[in-house]
Amino acid sequence: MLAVAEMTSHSSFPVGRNPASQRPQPATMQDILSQQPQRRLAPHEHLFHEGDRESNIYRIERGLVRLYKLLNDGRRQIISFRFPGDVLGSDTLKEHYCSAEAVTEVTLRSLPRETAHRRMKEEPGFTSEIIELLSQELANTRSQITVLNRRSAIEKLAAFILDLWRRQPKQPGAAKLLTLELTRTDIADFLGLTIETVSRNLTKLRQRRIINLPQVHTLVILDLARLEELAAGECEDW
Amino acid sequence: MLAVAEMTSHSSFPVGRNPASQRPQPATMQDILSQQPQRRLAPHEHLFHEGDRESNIYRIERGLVRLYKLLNDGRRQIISFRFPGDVLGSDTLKEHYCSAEAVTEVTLRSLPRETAHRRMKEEPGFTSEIIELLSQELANTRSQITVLNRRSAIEKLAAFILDLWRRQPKQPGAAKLLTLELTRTDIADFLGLTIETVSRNLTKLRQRRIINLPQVHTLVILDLARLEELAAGECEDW
DNA sequence: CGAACCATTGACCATGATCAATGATTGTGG
DNA sequence: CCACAATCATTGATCATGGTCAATGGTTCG
Repeated sequence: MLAVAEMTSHSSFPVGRNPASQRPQPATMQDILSQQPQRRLAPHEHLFHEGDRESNIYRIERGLVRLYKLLNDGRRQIISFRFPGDVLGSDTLKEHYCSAEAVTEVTLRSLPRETAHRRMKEEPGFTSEIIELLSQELANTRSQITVLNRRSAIEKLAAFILDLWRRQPKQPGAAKLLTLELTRTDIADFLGLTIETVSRNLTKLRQRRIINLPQVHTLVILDLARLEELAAGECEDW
Repeated sequence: MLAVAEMTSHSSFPVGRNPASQRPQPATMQDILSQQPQRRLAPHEHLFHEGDRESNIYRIERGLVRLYKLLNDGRRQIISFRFPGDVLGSDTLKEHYCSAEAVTEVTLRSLPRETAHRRMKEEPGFTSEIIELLSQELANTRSQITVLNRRSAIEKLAAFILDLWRRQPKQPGAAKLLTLELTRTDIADFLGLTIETVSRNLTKLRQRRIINLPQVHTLVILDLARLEELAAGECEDW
């Protein structure tokens, strides 16, 4: 529900080599990305900063990236978290609207926008991939407005946890286990809350047996149905 | 600042006929839209509903349109208001993400998406127009998150008034006069406030001589500088 | 091991929601 | 055209949610 290019799920693009021999012409953007060399970023390294003009299209292979914007008053609004498979930088504004920073160690591939533009003129399919990405991202961002603007702190948190869980690369065994690579500050800056409120409401969710927090950065979903109710704003009381 | 395709200002597209004799090939989307017949909508008529699959690209010629989404609890989140010159429906999702409804009497031109798709294959310029629109809209929507998520009611209102004023078709004489075609409920549903809070904070702005409200739907900006400070969140006190 | 950072919890306060009453504006039928 | 109804807007009183300030406890890393 929260902003991300969901359509770029693992299954929707070939991670391996492009089978160029079979159909050499219609290479997709995902194909081309897969041919690019990998690059590594340490935690806190930036892919780009707000206002930068140089730009690439990136696809995250491993790790976690946050997109954020610094406000006048010094606070930070995190726009979205990006997971493996997610593409970023597909918009064509003159300058980057926000900054992108590695949260964990990150592996990614990138494609200079110039190259992308050249390919767009040759391959219409390439173009529609970008339009799809942008459309999806727009819908996700609008949806985020609804959550952030209308829901209580505990509902925001419920929605956030659900979203993380759905997007997280699943460990097959531990079905409802979630490894939070994020700090409470990250969560707060995304949801527009303070760390105290995040902490208090995590405690509430724990007291109500909806989640458990065996360690600070490990979260277990105990009652998925109730979490979904909360996230959808369908809980009248408490 | 609040979400709209600003780039589609009046000056950026030819309202008259396309000068086809001079350059018959590279017709822009705006050119093609200008060749479409006009259609009229009465207040409260819908362009489309959330979930609709049929879709066109619309350009508003006159009047005001609101994009909104109904929430589970019956409340309404207005995603954005669209003014003359604004284009909507340029995304390519299977279904409409939200509903579009005429607020005032509206005149618009539309282009079936099928036609648009055909043209996109012939004209790369057409495509980049759409990508530009989407990119801009995405940036605006993200910016909206920041305002809605982090600002006090009075700051939200200040930002909203400024945005309306900047986008409104200017009446040359009355420089700082603003005709609110909207109800307080519209404003509240956009900013994520109640109508009472909107009303109270309009009164505050009036008491501080920042605006005046000679009639309920007429607003005059008295102190633009202070309004901008408020909107930017640069006012420490009050 | 200690320092820096992160997280939790508590007490208090401010902002905005809710409930309620009154005024203003708009629209409709006599 | 007026009267009445319906809708919309303003204002007040009260309350709840979440922010701020502060203290304590846990983690992590050099």
